[in-house]
Amino acid sequence: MMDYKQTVFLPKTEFPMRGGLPKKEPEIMAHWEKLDLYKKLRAERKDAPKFVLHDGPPYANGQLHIGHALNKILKDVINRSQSMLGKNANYVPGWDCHGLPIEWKIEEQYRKKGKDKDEVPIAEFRQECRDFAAHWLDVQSQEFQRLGILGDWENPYTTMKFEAESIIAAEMGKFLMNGSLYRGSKPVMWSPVEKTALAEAEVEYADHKSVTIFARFALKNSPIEGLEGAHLIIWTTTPWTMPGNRAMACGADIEYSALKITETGEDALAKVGDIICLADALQADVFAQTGIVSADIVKRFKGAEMAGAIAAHPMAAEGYTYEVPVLLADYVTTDQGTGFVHIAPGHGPEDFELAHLKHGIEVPDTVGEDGVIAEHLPLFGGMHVLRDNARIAEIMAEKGGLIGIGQLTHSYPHSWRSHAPVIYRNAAQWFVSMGDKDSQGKGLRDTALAALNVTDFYPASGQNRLTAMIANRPDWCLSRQRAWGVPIPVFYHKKTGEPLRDQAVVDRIVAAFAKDGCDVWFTKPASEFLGSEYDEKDYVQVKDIADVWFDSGSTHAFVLEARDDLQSPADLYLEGSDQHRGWFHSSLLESCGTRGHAPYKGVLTHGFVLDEQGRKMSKSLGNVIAPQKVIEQNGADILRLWVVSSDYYDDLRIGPEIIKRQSDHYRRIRNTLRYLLGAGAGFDAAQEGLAPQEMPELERWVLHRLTELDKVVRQKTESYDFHAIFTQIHDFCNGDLSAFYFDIRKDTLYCDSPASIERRACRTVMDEVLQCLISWVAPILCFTADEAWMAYRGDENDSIHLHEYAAPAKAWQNPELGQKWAAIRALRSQITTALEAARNDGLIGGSLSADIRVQTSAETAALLEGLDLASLCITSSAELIAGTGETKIEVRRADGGKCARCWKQFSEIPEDNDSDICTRCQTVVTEQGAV
RNA sequence: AGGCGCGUAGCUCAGUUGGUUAGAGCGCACGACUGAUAAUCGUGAGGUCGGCAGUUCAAAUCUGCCCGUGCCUACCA
Repeated sequence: MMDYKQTVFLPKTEFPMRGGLPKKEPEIMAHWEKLDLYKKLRAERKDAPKFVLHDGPPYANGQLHIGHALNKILKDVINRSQSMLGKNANYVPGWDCHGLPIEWKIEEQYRKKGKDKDEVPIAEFRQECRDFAAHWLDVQSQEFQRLGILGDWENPYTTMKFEAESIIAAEMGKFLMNGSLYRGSKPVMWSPVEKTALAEAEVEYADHKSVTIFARFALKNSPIEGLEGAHLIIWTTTPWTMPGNRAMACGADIEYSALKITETGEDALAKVGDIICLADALQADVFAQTGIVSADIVKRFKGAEMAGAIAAHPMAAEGYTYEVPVLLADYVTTDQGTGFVHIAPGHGPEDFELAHLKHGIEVPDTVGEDGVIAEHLPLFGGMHVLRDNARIAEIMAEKGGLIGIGQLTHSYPHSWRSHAPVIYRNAAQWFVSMGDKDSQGKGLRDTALAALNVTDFYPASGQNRLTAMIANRPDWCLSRQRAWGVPIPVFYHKKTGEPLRDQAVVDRIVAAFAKDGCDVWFTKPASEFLGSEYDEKDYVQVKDIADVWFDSGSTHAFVLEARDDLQSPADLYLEGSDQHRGWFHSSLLESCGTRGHAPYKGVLTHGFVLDEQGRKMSKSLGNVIAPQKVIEQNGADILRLWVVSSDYYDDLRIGPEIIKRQSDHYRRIRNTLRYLLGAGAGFDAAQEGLAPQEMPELERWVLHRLTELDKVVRQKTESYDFHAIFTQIHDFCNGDLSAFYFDIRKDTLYCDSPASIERRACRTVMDEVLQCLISWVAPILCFTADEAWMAYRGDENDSIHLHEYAAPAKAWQNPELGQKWAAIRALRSQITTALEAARNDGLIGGSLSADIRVQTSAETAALLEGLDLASLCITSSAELIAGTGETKIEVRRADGGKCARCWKQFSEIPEDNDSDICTRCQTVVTEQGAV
């Protein structure tokens, strides 16, 4: 008996079914390196229109997490897909290198070695920070590249390159020269332990036990009659702020009473006969805490009536002699306290705003950098704000200033590094004005808001979010009292306090930074920058460094504008949605303040990565998914697939099951590629290819589908909607190809003569499909696509990433055919259901053992004219009867025996015969044998 | 506590201006094939569309409240 398997044209390919990605991907990376893919692509697209996705710099201080992976993969998919559109999508990755976290790491190392940071020369300290950043930058670069991210890894940007530092300084110079950089002061979060101001992001909240006091302020001048001798009572958890008290606040609509104490407990500080004023809602509470047993109401009043009253500081007799006005504030509540809020303008943003900004009350300096109360202050001078609150309370009680002392455990800000409590402290700071008071009419805020109006947001809601933030934010405080960063390159006059605005000085500073880095600010004498026109004795050199958000906010200046291979504004900034407050925000302000427009045309935000249950990832929950591990076990392409199969505008989830699902999707696409590669083995378009008009209708339908998908892919690429692209490609592979077209054409492909029109048409179409498919998935499955491309073309000097999306001919479009075949498939689906029923009845096994008789409406029957229903349904035979009414399908066992080559049944072949073959196969076998 | 989002089958997602029994793919179950074979094909079971209350002839879709959840702020005397 002849083995006809040898005569069947089965798919043949080297492209393995299993990806083995963890091993394969590094090989493909090596191929790219050998090709010098990045540079080659740049050279080839030199004259193409640019597409600039500007990289928001990650912070160089640790290994990558899944959020980094999401971010960079999305950027890469966008860049590669724009490149597939023919653009020059040059991607320059960058890193944010300055800032507290790195600084702190170095300090930590010092502490371990028992060294004191303050004893290390600043230049040396900064060098260590620089080395630390360089190390992590390198680690992250390797990890990013392993994700398949294509970019200028040899020459990335960093905020700590000398050129960057000098341009950052130059940018600050612009704010200096245009008058919007000013010296002010404000209460800032201050860590007495680290002797530095902290950014709000550098603060975390934890429980803290505070000494609380109820302090009494003698009413000196009251708008309300009959309150002679009364005291207003405040409650505070920070007794150390009492020397800084300059006012108190009450709520306009809150009900208060003056109460004459009639009875007190044994240890009460209050005395019988005292008259105290409190909010009614808090009376019981205060009595309980201060040991007051009972009191008579002397007077009732509303907060509004008390406004304008003048009280005396509880320690007035000891030297705190200033007046304490009573102000109205809408933030006063009766949740706790007394209904009167003590206001220390130097020790709280709300206090500052109310007392200083709104009422012009001077802000005293009462606390030093180390948290020690100024020596010259009576009673409390030299005491520490964190350690001596109990003493402060005792002294005040002794002097008759209190009616109660207590304790409270509450949530309190702590330094995120030292975990020590922090305080608000007034400090001199440099600000960029949001321009509300700008004489030129249009301030920075207005410019920025206008710029947002002409920016595209993906998703659209980002516009609202950023707009609201810009509209409400206060002036930008640029100062950081730190060491690792770009110094604010400013001198101000010792006597007038006026900053020196001289472009020549700025230029000298910028030039010096460019040459030797901004360390020179700390190592060279001021005279070098001031030049001969100014005497350094007259000026103070600012030693603050700039907020790191200013560094990254200036990347458009030192990257986009500085590099010839990029341009500004960028087409797109893309980051996590937290960057509304961060990079999108600071970049916008920096650019609007210096150039009058945004540095981006579009802003795309993605969500955060959560676990499978939608919880945030945390070490304690044990639900952290490390990208390194996914790559190691599944491959980077799986991670890339995960990104595009998620709705990345919203939060994304990842976990074992989700990764499993992605692997399933991957296998489907990979197998489709493999089948196409195998089916098309040895295909030569010039010899074998056919023109569409010579093809069967089914082939022309597939070509039509390619034009439809092509349209979707291009449109969705423009709108960065890869989820839609992936879904459609997957469904195409799954539904149109594997379950339909491939299945039907197996017979043609395996058994028909290579010279037959049918087989040639099929192979021609499959070749087109393959080219489309590889190019469509290339931005997403960047490794697998190239692996397939290699298997297809076999050219070691090529890569799919050097090509554009395949371009199906416009002429292939045929919507009528699309509709017609949709109807045919609906009928086919009815038939497969009927076949399944017959199979379950044991009537048939494979569909080739069936013969079907389909009675259907004349309309439906007309659709099948000229088509072979049996081959469409993969049965051995079929009869179509044009009738009326509902479709009826009859399934019978096909007559005759099975052709030993094509496995179809024929009545001419005797049953139980396993060697005969059908006429078609006979012809083909003979023909092949003759060759 | 405030601002901006999200909540549709086990998983990832579609559901256009409110309009017939809410869709797809994966997974799952069952079956077929053994010439895509750690593949491939078929059939099927899964959803009170987060909850409640409204508007409407009609709501996954509009409104309000609530619950859960994410980011960003504020967590204060």
